[in-house]
Amino acid sequence: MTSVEEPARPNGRIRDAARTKAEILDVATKEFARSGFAGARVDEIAARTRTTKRMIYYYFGGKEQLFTAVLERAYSVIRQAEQELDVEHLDPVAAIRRLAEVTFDHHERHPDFIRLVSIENIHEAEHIAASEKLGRIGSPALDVIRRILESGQRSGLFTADVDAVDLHAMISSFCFFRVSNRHTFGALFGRDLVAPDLREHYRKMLGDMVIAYLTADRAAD
Amino acid sequence: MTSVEEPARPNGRIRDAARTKAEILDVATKEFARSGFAGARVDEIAARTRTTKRMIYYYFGGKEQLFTAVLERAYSVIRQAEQELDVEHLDPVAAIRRLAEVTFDHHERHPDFIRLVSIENIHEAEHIAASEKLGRIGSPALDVIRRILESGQRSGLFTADVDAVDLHAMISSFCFFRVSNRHTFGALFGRDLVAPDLREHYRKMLGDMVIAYLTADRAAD
DNA sequence: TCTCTAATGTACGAACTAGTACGTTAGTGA
DNA sequence: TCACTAACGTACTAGTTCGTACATTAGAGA
Repeated sequence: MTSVEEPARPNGRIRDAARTKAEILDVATKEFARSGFAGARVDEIAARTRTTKRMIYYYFGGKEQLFTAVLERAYSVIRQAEQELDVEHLDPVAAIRRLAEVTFDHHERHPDFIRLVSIENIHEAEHIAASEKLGRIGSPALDVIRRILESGQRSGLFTADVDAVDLHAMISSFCFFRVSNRHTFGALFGRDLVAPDLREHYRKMLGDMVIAYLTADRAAD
Repeated sequence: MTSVEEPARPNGRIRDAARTKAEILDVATKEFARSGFAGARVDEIAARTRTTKRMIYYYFGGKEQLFTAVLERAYSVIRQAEQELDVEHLDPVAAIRRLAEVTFDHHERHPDFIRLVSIENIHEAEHIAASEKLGRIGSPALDVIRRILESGQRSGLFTADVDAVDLHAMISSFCFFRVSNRHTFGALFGRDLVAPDLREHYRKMLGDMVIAYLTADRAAD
């Protein structure tokens, strides 16, 4: 998330459209993630900014479009991370494990993103649906998974009946749930899924699970 | 969810505290699930009821407590279902698979519950924390898992290093994500995880995954 | 140096929203 | 049948909250 932190010139206002816009997005991201769409207050977002509410409407048009812009930027970050994925030189098993770890790490490092996605799901993805940008950008991770999967299946290492989207769902669900449901799970079962000393445990567990699934002999059950 | 649907006596108001309360809870469940906590409108809830807003405050005290009551009832439903779980006569592999299926089915049948839990997580489980009822009722499912796991590990069928809470998290994460993130996942990857014709596929996939994980030879990777 | 516009600030309003003061009545128990 | 209370309805308010009309200015280009 491109943060904004230039020391403003001593006094008198400075004009910098890009900075103002980015600062609004930064603050809005935190506010929406904290309070949900309806719970977030436009006035509050403005107050935490060096500019005024007027600018939110000037640049984004309204609360709804602001949220869409926040989502767009949040998704662009994860796509960037996926694009930097470099696992194709590894053997299939190591590659999948690495991919799972990178996904795991990204979810852990971006709890605000998780919350935004949860919120967007409450709203049935209407902002994604309305967004030009978000509509037409398939996940780079998916292509990577597809290639690893093919390679693993060709060599007979992986069972044949697995599809890239499904595997992505499997990996994401664990990573996502661990962060998104941390609070209710913790309150009900007394275990903090995001506790630092359990991090390695769950990271390994995810990898073990995915590899076990991919290499299992389905006849065995 | 105990629905209310008695044909009101022709005209003249009827007094029935239990019915009124239950009706408010029914409507509030839908409203909160649809719009989130902040997005839900007390007036709207009242309007969809045969009674008035006054009664919401009379019986529940306020919006916050109403949401807590909604959550309490929603959780009681899943606990009931878990209590009816009868798998201990099966062998460990079949028992775990059955447990996974029951969890899968319950999530699918109660999307409103999933949404409420998502919403409660946005609010960092503050209502659960504040609730007497919800605090002290460990999941019956957890005990069942514990017993199956022990049995499976004793017989050498399952790998030893698995814990009941972790397994519950693994199963829940897949079931939960499939419903909770249905919309964003569908919008971004073009696959409806809850499409009826994929139901059996994902139900089997979950079972395969869990069993593969439990029976895998960890040295293999 | 002058002009013109993108960028910015202030002040306000209309609509909404949680919550309540006050009054009414059904129906139960004496 | 009478009194009393739990259950209910109406009308209102105080405070928010999104959005905008109007005024101003920094600074790029002529």
